[in-house]
Formats: sequence, structure tokens, C-alpha cells
Amino acid sequence: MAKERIALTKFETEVMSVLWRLGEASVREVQDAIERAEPPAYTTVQTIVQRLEQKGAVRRTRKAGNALYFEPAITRKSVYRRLVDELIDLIGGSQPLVAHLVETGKLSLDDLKAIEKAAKRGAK
Amino acid sequence: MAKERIALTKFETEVMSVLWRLGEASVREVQDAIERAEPPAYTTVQTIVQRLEQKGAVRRTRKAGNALYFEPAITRKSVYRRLVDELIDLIGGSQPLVAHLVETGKLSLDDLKAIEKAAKRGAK
DNA sequence: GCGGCGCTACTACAAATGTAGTATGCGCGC
DNA sequence: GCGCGCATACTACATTTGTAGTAGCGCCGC
Repeated sequence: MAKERIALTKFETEVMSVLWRLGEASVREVQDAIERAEPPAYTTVQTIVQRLEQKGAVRRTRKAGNALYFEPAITRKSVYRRLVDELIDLIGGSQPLVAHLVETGKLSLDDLKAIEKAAKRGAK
Repeated sequence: MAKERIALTKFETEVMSVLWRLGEASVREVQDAIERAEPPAYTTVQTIVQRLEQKGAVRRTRKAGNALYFEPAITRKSVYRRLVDELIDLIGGSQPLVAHLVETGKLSLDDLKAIEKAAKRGAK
């Protein structure tokens, strides 16, 4: 389902997050879903969605009233993978990354155990 | 050692990586240390280093010949923390992040165990 | 059927970022 | 002690990104 060599900016990624969460949304709905101190103007969100459309990251699904609805055209996982890969590359390995998480208290040993268990079950 | 609310771009972060690795380096050395298909021009690297200096991320240490040497003025950890935090925020938690790593094969169960062990020892 | 309102399409623009050129200065080797 | 060459300081510029305004069209309600 697509090669997905699409680079997304921060804000674009944020919009994608909303779409992944909602499955489908109008520009208005995306704007409403973004929580910010200073919320972006409607047209700002619109521009981002348009850019995403040009990049092939979202596609139009339907029209309700005169509003268009959009859905993601790339998977959450593919985008995460890209971001995570970059970070791993920078930090120098996934193990150091996780070690960093533990060190800085972002992740507890219990968390690790939970993940292990889930992984074992999932891998079956 | 500094509040370190410094935002770094991708390229800037790359340069910082070199400096953390080398401890101290001239612009020329940084340029040489960057591996790229198309290596950046000397002055390009120079510009980045200058911007880093303005941001307070690096500082001059000494002069050898007529070349300046620079060293990091912010810690690797503080930058990592920032990047990791952003990613966690986006993905929605550190646990999902690690889960993603395991799922996509970036991290094995053995890695997890190793990290756990190390953490236990370290935390003592 | 028509008017208003919301939505889209298009345009604009400032700041950040990546990339590099030019002018000039200074140190080292001869 | 002088000039060559590398390094610096300054300037420049295209692109990307964030942010938003405006013009105009098409639905829906009346």
C-alpha cells in the first residue's frame, strides 16, 4: 500500500495523528482536534491538509455539505518507523535509546516487563 | 550547566553529534567527519557551527594556526531528551514507543533483558 | 429560487533552514 | 619579512515551513 517515502514536517505529522485517530475528518474537525495554547487558524490547518494531499499522505473520501473529508493514505506505522529510525540513527542504536528512556525515568522496569510479556504473546 | 532550551535543526544536531564524539574539533574536522553522499561545502559547515555558537550550543576553545576549535556547550543527554520527548509525545507514551521497536524488529527480547539487567545494576 | 455562510482554492509572506559565495585577515614556511 | 593559502566573518539566496488572508462557489434553509 504505497512506498511511502514521504517526509512530513512536525505540524503535518500532528495533523496525521489526528486523522489516524479519527479515521476520517474534515478540516474543521482536524482544527478542533488540535489542542494548542494558541490554536491555528482554520485556513492554516487547511493549508497543511492540502500539502499532505499533494504529498500523497491523505486522500479525499467524500463530501458532506460542501466540506471535504480526508483520510490517511499512509500508515501510522510507516511514519513512526521513519521517525524512530532517524532517532535511533542519531543516538546510535535502539538499545541506547531504550537505555536512555530508563535512565531518564521515562520508562520503568515494570514497563519493560510488561512489554516483554506482550511481545511474547504477540509473537506467537 | 545551562538551561538548555535550545532547539536544534537536523543538520545542527548532526554537527553536535560529531562534536560530542570528538570532544573538540575545527570546522574542517567536522566537515571531514560528516559522511554524506554529497558532502557539504566547507562554508556550509562553517555556517552551521556559527549558528550553533550563536545559539550557545558550542563554544570556542582555542586557536590552532588560524583555525578555531569548538566544543559542545550543551550535553548530549539534554538534546536526546528533547528529541525523545517529542517522539514519545507524538507516539503517545514511551511504552508504545518501545513496543513499536520490538514489533518492527528493532529490538529483541534479549535486548530488553540486557537493558533490564543493566538498569538494575545501575539503579543500585 | 435565492441569499447567506461555510468551505475550498489560491495567494501571500515571514521566519527558519540548508547551502554556498566573497572578501579579507592572519599565520607559517621560505 | 613577505606572500600564499587556509580560515574566518559576512552576505546571499532558494526552499521549506508555519501561518494566514481573500475571492468566490456551492449547499441548505427558508
